[in-house]
Amino acid sequence: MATDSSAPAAHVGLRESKKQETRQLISDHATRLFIEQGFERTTIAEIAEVARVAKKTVTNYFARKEDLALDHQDAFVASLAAIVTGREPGESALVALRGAFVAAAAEASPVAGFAGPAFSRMIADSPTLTARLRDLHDLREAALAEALAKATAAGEGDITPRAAAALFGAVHRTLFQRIQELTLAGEDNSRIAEVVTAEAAVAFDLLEPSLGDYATA
Amino acid sequence: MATDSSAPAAHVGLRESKKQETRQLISDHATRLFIEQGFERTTIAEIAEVARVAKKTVTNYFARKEDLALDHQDAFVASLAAIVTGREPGESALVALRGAFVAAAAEASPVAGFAGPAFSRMIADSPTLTARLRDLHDLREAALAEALAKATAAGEGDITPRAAAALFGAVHRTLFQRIQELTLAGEDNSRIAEVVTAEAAVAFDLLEPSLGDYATA
DNA sequence: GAGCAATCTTACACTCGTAGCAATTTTATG
DNA sequence: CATAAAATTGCTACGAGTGTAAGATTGCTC
Repeated sequence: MATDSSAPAAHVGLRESKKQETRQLISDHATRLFIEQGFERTTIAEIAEVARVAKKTVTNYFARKEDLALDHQDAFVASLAAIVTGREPGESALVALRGAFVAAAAEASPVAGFAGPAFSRMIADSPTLTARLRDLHDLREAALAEALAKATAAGEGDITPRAAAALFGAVHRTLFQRIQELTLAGEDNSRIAEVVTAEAAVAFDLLEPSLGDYATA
Repeated sequence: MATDSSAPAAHVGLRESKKQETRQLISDHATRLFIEQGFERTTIAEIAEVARVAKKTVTNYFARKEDLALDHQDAFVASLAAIVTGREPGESALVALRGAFVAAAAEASPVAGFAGPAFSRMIADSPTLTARLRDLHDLREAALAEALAKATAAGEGDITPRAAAALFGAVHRTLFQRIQELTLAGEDNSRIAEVVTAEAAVAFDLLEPSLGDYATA
């Protein structure tokens, strides 16, 4: 999602803009088919057909089939690390992460796990997508560990940042999964936000005595 | 791993024993080839060839290729839950899990992550196996959550057991990965045990103020 | 604006994992 | 020994993913 803002009004280029269009075209058709008939039951050949491009073009743009369904992967992976890096002076990592989650829940952010019933159903029904989501949670945790190591100036051999990242990551992942569950249960977003905000309070309170002061800016 | 003990000294059966042999034969050849040439570069057809069975027989015994490499999956998944379920009266979940990890490290248990350099290299070099290992960590956490829910008689809607399981699971997973890293770095098992025992102390101490009394039997 | 170079798209062929099915062989039992 | 049950096998097929080379499109330069 992070577009290059270093070239303000520069040459967009016909080739480049066509590439974007083609990519979007494929992605749109893919998402539609995935939601209509499920991820596993939709083939890449079928996507290529409705998008009227070669099958190879699809796999050129999207290395893995999962990439056709899951968007904004980079933003998701970087989210927790960014929250810690951008926290207010005097604010601890826990307070920043807690506040960010509550805010994300309030605005039903996809990064927190809000995806709508159809999309959530698609993910839940597909082992492949579920596994990929785990991957992303793991990458997110690794990025957070690095951010915490930098923020606390921890030594190379210190596992504290990794352990802390694992704990924070575990809480965020659990809450993410809860949002998915509640979405599949048919709750609407405001109700979900209400529930998970309360659950977030429980989970973060649990960590408070352990990590309340960790990585205070 | 749980064999049927309802037939004590009964007919082992030629058919049954041959099945075990065939399964072991395939598994042995597979493991050897995986370590020699890597997981991804070894095909199922090749394994079938050296084991002198049909390719279909291999896939009959092992539903996924990963199952040919990763053994004792059930034991791994059940390990943390079993520790909590079998803890001493008066012992908290944290104390039990902490003690079990230290003991596992001392005896270089595969369940904790000790696998030898060649095997660890095989896993690290294969995205497929790494992903599968994540799967198993996740299943293990889910089993632990259930054990904790039962142990604390938590209500259906209470996320505390899940959050706690996520935290304990995060610590065990982090230490597991550390053991893998140290193995790949060429350290011997006693040295690894020394290092991770110290790191376990840090990690579990971190959780102590939060979960020190949680799920005390 | 013509031509050349870079790059995107496409068709084709191929490997590999995985699944279904029917035939054949092997084991168990009456 | 005959018959049922189960394991093994060969065959076929599908889908994801990759390599390659030809064809089409865009960008750039003279």
